[in-house]
Amino acid sequence: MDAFILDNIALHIDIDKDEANLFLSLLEHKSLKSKESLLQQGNVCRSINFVVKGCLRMYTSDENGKEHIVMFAPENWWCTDLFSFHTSSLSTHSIEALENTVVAQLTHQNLEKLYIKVPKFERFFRVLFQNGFIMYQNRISSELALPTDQKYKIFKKLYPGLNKRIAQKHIAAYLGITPVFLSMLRKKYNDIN
Amino acid sequence: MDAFILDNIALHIDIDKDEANLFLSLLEHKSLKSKESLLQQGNVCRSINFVVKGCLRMYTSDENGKEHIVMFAPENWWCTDLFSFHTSSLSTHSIEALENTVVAQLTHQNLEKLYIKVPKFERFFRVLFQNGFIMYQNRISSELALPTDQKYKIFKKLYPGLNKRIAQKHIAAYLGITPVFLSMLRKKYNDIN
DNA sequence: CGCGACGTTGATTTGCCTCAACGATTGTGG
DNA sequence: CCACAATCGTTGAGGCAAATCAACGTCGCG
Repeated sequence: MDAFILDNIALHIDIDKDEANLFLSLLEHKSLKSKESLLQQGNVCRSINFVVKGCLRMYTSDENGKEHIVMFAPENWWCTDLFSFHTSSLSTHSIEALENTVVAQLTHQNLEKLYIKVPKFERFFRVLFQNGFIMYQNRISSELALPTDQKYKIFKKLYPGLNKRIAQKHIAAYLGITPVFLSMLRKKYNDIN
Repeated sequence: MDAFILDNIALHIDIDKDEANLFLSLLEHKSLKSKESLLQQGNVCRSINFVVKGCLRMYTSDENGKEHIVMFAPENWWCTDLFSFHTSSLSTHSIEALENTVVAQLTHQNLEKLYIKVPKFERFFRVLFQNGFIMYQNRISSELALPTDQKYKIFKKLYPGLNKRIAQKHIAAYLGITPVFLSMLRKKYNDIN
């Protein structure tokens, strides 16, 4: 289980055995059943979450109670409401499991400890946030410039296979359309995958 | 002029005089006239840009030639196509001055030098990208969940005063609506600011 | 096996777009 | 510094993409 997250770290920095053990000691593992909540809109987000197994969705509910998905986090993804996490303000997002899911969690306190004891992790999270920044920059770009069917294609490329794992209504909530309209699109383009 | 960017650095890390001088020596300054281009879609983005004075817009053109603005960068903002910058791939964004503008530029090479010589800058850019990540996360969230008039309000809060400095058509291109429709909105809500 | 959630399909509505014409503002050269 | 051109903003008419509403078929879980 720990191997997954150490591999993820190794993508961006090299750490030795002691550093790895320190890092692992700062993690807390948590198992969630499908549909179980990890964070509720209006609470403070207390952890950065790494998905070991399963899949999360992060979403906001609008004034009509409709849900809009900001990101999915299948295996090897990180997921948090970073603003709430960093400022201890009330979260505008909820995070929930779409399948039975196992996450490794890093609290704010433990992250600060980590930065101090192993400054290399500044670099790791610099690269992580940088990649997240790039992902969102591209998402906004395509959100504004592309028609819905192309956004759907990008979704499938960004989250390979997720298409078949999760409910259509969640894909619709990610794309910013209704399940009804996604159904029509899929029919129109004879989409099977 | 250097004071602006040093103040910006000081928001997140403390550096001494030598480090400041090293940092400044790695910067290149550039002046742009209004409407002049800093990056063209299809070229490689070679620098991270800090706006000392004036205002930039970063945008993509879609297949019909319509422009969609991903972000504005008035004074004290940083602006780059981070994906192109980091991977030396062709940029999907253009960057252009909306006013006569002065930027301080950091090339990829110089940034890497900086990380090596003053590792504290890992932290600075970690926090910078973190804030950018948060900004985009919130933008996507409101893009999906909020009606247009509320997105307009958020724009005004995020970029105080920019409303009066730039053309309406650029605000429309940021909000993802047509100038015609923004005009109707402003009338409907008796919007002056 | 039965119930509830999900997906599909069709009819109707709506938010925003396009097109076009007209006023306002900006900026540039004489 | 004014005049005129070019760009920008406004307003109205008509159109389209996607939403809503509703009814029905289907799937998965207890």
